[in-house]
Amino acid sequence: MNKNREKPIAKKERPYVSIQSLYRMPYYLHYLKEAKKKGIEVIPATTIAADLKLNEVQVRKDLSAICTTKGKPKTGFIVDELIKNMEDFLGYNNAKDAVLVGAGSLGRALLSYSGFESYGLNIVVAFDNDKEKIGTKINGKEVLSVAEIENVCRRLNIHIGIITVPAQHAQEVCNKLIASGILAIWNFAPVHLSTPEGILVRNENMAASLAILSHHLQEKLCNSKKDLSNNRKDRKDRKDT
Amino acid sequence: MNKNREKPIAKKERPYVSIQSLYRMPYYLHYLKEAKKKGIEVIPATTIAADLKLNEVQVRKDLSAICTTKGKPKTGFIVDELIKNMEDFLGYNNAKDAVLVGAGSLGRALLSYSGFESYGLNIVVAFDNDKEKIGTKINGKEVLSVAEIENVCRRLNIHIGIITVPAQHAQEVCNKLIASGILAIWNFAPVHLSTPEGILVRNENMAASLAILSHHLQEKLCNSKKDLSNNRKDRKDRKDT
DNA sequence: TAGATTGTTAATCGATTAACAATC
DNA sequence: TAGATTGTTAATCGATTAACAATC
Repeated sequence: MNKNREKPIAKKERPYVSIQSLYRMPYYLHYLKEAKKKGIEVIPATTIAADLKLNEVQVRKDLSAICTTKGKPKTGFIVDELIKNMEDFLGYNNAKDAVLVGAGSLGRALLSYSGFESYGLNIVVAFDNDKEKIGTKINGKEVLSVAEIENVCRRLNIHIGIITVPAQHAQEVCNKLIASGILAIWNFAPVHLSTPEGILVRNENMAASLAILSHHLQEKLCNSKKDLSNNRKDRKDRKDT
Repeated sequence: MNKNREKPIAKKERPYVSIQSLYRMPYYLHYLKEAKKKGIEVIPATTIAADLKLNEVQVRKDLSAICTTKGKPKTGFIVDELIKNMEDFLGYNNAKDAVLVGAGSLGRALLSYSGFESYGLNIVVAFDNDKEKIGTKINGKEVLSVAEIENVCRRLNIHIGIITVPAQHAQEVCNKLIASGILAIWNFAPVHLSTPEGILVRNENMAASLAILSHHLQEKLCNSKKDLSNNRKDRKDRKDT
């Protein structure tokens, strides 16, 4: 590899990966694991693209962003390598501890959900300010007073916070979490959170998703009614990712 | 309004609203309802933008897309009007019935979650193929055999399906739902679903959201380690929506 | 009136997709 | 070798943002 002489130390800079690309990663990962199960050892990006209904250039770009070894023309990528690289990239290999604030209906639901572990997320403890709830356990996880947030987060060195409180308390809780050393927030409250730079907020807004479904349905039903009485004009519908 | 003479019948065509814009609607709606509670009757788009940390042109565009009456320069929009228009647009006013398939951990969680009603979603019944579960009730909702899907959906005229089965069964369930007249699918399984045109699939991929959080945290913690030993180069972090 | 706010047209930005040379 | 597949550069597309005239 004489060509590389000019920049000998320049270790491959990790390229910027957009949120959209990041969002696609778990789909690749799942797909690859399935492929592995079937005994497939090498796979071309073109096949992945076809199966996942994605553009093939996009897949190649996504893969090349996280893959330490290059794909081989004519054959493709090594499945095991890809899985390993992707898990490293996503940080699934070092399990992440998290706290959850708001042990209401949705909070309980998430605490009871057993699916997070396989992605390396471990909800350690929950907080609430309802005296009835404090001291109880949900799915084996203690519910503590919100007054304990900073204390616990600092002591256990936790950096992920999940917010499932009602909208009107979300910002306040958010501030408290940030003051406790939380760096990434998974916000289920249907409000915008103001945060200082460097804190990532991922909004999981059920209301917003529902709005998208609901709106589509409304259009759909309304149009079909029109179609019945009127002439039908074909309209391409767009699916989102 | 003589200017309008040229196209007299052309009723205001409902403009195309992007998924992103649609996603912002519930944030506006919540904000507006809060404003109303405080007794605010008229509000300028600029204020909304500032509070929600959005670009003001974006807000004006979003509002003008759904609002039947124009905003008034110098004063703004009528809060009540906006709320009404938005609820109509999102279809919150005519409650939507839905079925849920997969009464596992996540499915139970959603069935028990009481927050959907306020957005007009009503999960009527659940399906599973586990004999242990069939016949039981979760939060007052019956669990039926998956064999009943078509039967029930047709009879109750239901058009929204929620998929909370394990990834490997998601496509199969999806096909079944579509065959039963479902038009909009809320997919919680971490896989891509292939659907015919005209069916909307909204993916709520917890794994993918988690990946985004997880990756950010990894970068963050890794960088801060570097910063300690190394010189610190400021890096602007980007928040997602 | 002056100035805040509106709606719209044009510029910018970022992500996706197309085109294509390089490689096994 | 021929052809499938790769990685990359350029073109396209859509959404966001800036600029600005119109309005109350």
